Parts: sequence; structure tokens; C-alpha cells
Amino acid sequence: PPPFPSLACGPSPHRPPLVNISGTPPPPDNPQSSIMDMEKPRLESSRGLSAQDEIKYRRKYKELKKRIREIEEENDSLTVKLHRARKNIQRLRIERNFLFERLEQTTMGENGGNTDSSEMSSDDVSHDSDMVDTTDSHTYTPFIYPLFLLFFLSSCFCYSHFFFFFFFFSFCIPTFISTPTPTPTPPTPTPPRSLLFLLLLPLPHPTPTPTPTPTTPIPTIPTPTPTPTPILSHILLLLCPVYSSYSPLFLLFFLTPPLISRLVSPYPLPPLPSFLPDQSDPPLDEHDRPLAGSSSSSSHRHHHHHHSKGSGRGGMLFDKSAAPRRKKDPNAPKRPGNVFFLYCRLEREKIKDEHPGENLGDLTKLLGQKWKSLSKDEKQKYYDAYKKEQEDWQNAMKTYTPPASGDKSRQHPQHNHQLQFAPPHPGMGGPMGGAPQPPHLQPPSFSSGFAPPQPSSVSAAPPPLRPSQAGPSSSVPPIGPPALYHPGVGFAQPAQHHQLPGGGIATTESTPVATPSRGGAPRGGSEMGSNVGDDMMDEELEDDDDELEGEMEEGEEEMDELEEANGAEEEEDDYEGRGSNGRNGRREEHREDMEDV
DNA sequence: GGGGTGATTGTTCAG
DNA sequence: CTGAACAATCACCCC
Repeated sequence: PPPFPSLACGPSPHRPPLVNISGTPPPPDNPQSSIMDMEKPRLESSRGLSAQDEIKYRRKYKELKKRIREIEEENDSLTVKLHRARKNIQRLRIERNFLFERLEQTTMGENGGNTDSSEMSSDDVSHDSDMVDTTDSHTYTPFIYPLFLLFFLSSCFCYSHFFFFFFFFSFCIPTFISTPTPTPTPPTPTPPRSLLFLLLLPLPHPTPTPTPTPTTPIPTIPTPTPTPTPILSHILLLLCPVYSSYSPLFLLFFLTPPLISRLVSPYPLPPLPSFLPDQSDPPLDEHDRPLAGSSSSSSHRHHHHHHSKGSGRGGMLFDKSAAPRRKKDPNAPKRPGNVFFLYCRLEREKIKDEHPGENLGDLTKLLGQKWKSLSKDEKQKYYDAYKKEQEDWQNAMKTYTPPASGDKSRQHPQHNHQLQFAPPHPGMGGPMGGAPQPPHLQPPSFSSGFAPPQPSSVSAAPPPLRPSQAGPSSSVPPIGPPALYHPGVGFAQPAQHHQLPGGGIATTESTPVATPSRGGAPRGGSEMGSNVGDDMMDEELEDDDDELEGEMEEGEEEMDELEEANGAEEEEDDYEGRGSNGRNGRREEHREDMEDV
């Protein structure tokens, strides 16, 4: 290419590539002089050029000079980055070699004469540069990595139970990390946590079976106790695609494995980790509803799925679909929408005539823009009409009697006749225009003939809370030493403050009893395990965890590499996981499978 | 033929 | 406080 085409082509700047990718030597050592050299004859040859052109060329020259300087600086910074990356690679190789040597010692200590693997291993160590591609998959992580990956992928993209997640981190990770060192320390009398955690399984203990599978060239790490079958963990982990969970919380736990180890500490064993949104929650929710007197739970669920529209509820930390929105009565008077919808109704025909070719979506967009551009006075007439519609709907709701159902506490709050319609500016709307009182300032309303709270339960209350503060939050067990937490005291509060009308008292009284028993006590129990439990054991665990922390970081780095390598696969799995089948079907399968288990 | 989708704004509801 | 559902509309698309 011509060296500086912009000189001949006029003022349009033609920028050279930023980086010299091909590695060819840069054209001259001193680009500025070269420009000067080339520019001079041109200037001389075109001595007939006007002074204006000369100024233009000079400006161009300065611009190019500046650009060259920028490119050189960028080149320098890239060189530095490259250097750092190479050093990083080198460091990782050293770390990997170190880990490999440790594993090699372990394997040799276990079955001293396995020359086959040791030969291969030493070969790998000697050929450092080849290890990156050849040995990662079969040196010291023969089967853990596939399982790890399997779990990771499935957990990222599907539904599941944290139960399996915890199971994985309590069993596979400690097995993966805590390779018994050949130091002469006697084996600890306590079995590994991973195995104790197996006691959490709601499964009968299977008979121990040896697992010399051909797919695991390096035998599993020995444990001092008779192993209750790693094969069980294999089976369960293979079920992970079914039970897996799409939850960002997974990433949190993935980044803090020591935390996981602590959480699953089995001294003493809680029946299940309380914070798991585990299988007990949704079925319990479904189970509570029939108790409340509603015979339409199945249709309710169906209705909810029907209207979910596939919107991104799966992104929630805990799937809210376990507590779906209450089924609306098809016979109930329809809500009047809002003032914008009224405007749309009135103006749609008009705007359709103005834009005959537009589809409805675009027309709605236009209507939205027009609505926003309307002044308050112009909007006022629509607000007036909307107010009238609201009143009509209100009257219709007065005559409407909702179908008898157990839990009606919030189904039709409009029975309180507290319309929250507010015009754009205060004071505009007459009696409705005033700023509505915040709900917590309003006196509790029992205008619908519902019974007030029973005083007998209030009498047992410690210092009374304001009604606005009482409620769901009061069902949370008190913070403090779990041993001091007495369920009887803790549960009295929620019942006393549930002033929800209707069957609310009867139903909500049963709910808090169940909730802390799952959500409060076990949590306290698990904390007790690390706080009040055997100190010796605890210290051992602490030390172990500290050891694990350092090594776990290295494992995470390795995992990062693996993740990058498997990025394409993950994307494919992603598509499969979110197929048109959707989560609902998967959730149903999952529930049934869980019941089977 | 039935049902979902899209595009909007404001209100309601559940957590 | 937050985020999802819901309200109206209907051409269009998919099953």
C-alpha cells in the first residue's frame, strides 16, 4: 500500500492498524524523519500548491505524528500485558506441578507399585510445556472434574435442589481437596465430614460396594472409615440435570467453598440445612393451601403456569412461583386498567387513522409517546373519565361477593374502598386527590365483617409492637444464641399480630409454627454446630478449612481454565436447558422425581 | 380455532 | 421497597 495515502487523497484520515499483528518489523526507526523525507519531495514537486494546502499538510503531519506516538504507547502497554500474562501462565504451571507431585505421592503411598501412572506422571512433569493440553484431564482429577463440570453446568442452567448442591460440596469437594498427606499424623477419629453429611440423605444407607470402575484410572482417595459408597454420590450427581438449580446463589457458594464446608458441618446434624429452598418448601406450600379450605389448588397452579408468559422468574434467587399470585376470579368485575389505558381506548382509533400501516404495537408506542407529551390540563379530562370508571368498578365490587375460600386476607383489598388512584398533581382530584394515607398509618380495617384479632393471644405478648411492624417479619426467630431461642415464645408473636381479616388468623397461626421449625431452629442448630459443639472437633475443622482455603483457590483457578475451555459447550447446554419446554415441565418432573427418591 | 406475543403506562399485590 | 402481574387492544403467528 502507499505509505501515506492520505497525503495524496486529501484530508480524509486513513488510520493505520493499531497493532502490528503480523510481527513484521515496523517500517522505519524514525517514522517522523521518514515522513519528512517523503513529504519534502512531494511538497517540492507540488511547489505550485497554495499556502493553504501547505498548512493543511503541516496539520496532517502533526496529526500523524501524534497518532504514531499513541500507537507506540499502546504497543508498549500491550507488551507489558503480554509479559504479565506469560508470567501468570508460568506461575500456574508451577502450581500445577506442585499439586501434581502431591497427588503422585499420595497415589504411590496408597498402592506403592503402580508404576504405570507414576511413569506417566513423571513424564508429564518433565514435559512441562505439554501438560497444559495433555494432562489436565487425567492426572490428578480423574473423575472429579467431570462431575464438577457436570454439576456446574447443570446447576447453572436448570432447576434443582440446593440439596444436591450441598451434597456435592460436602462430598466431592472435600474429597477432591483434602488428599491425605503422607505425614505420620494418626488419622483423626472423626470420619470425614463428607461421609457424615451422607447421613443427611433421606435415603436408606446402601450396602458398601467397592467401586473399581474402569473409567477411574486413579483410585479414589482412601478414607479411614468404611465408605458408604461413593457410587451413591455418583448416582445422585448424575441426577443433577434433573435436580439442578438455576440460581445465582450457586455462584456465590461456588466462590466460597470453605463457607460451604462450614455450613454443612455435621456437628450436630440438622435434619436439613434450613436455608435451603429445598423440596420441602413448594410441596408444603401446596400442602397448606388445601388446608386453608381451597379445593382449587390444582387449577390454581395450572392457571398460574398458564399466565406466567415465560417471563424471567427463573432468575430469582428463590423461585417465587412456589407462592404464586392468588387466582383471580373470572366473574369478578374487571379492573378498569389505568388512565393511560383509557386514553388508549379513546385515541387508538384516531391514531390508527393517522397511521394506517402501523401494527398495534407501534401504535401503542406512539400512544405512549403522545400520552407523555400531553400536558396536565390535557390529561385532566382523561383522569376525570378514569375516576368515573373507578367509581363504577368500585360500585360493582360492592355488589360482588367473592367465592368462599379459606384465605381471603388480601384477595380483594378494594373492599376497603381505598382507591389509590392519584392524579398527577396533589389537590387536583377532590376527595380522591388527596395524598392517600400510607397503609401503615391507616387504622386496621375490619369493615368487611371480619373478626378482629383475638385478645387471648395478645395477652401473652411481650412488649406490644405497632401493628405496622408486626407481620411476616416478626416470625423471624430472634437473633442471638440459638440455645436461648424458645419456639414457644418465638411463635407466640406471629400469631398475636396477624390482624389479617378472615380466616387469616386460623391459617396464619399454623404457618408460623411450621416456618421457624424449618427456618429458624435448624439454622440455629447449624450455627450451634460450629459455636457450641465440641471445641476440639471444631478446631480441627477450622484448621482443616484453613488448609482447604488455600488449596481451594488453586482449584478454582483450574476450574476457571476449564470453564473457559468449555465455554462453547456451556452455551449449547444453555440452549438446551431453556428450551421451549420451559421450566414448568421441568419443575413438575423434578418434583415427581424427588418424591420418588 | 384457540391461544400466545408484542408494545405501552399506571395500579395492585406479594414478598 | 421491589418486581411481577394485570388491565385494553388486535394483527400476527404458531400449534
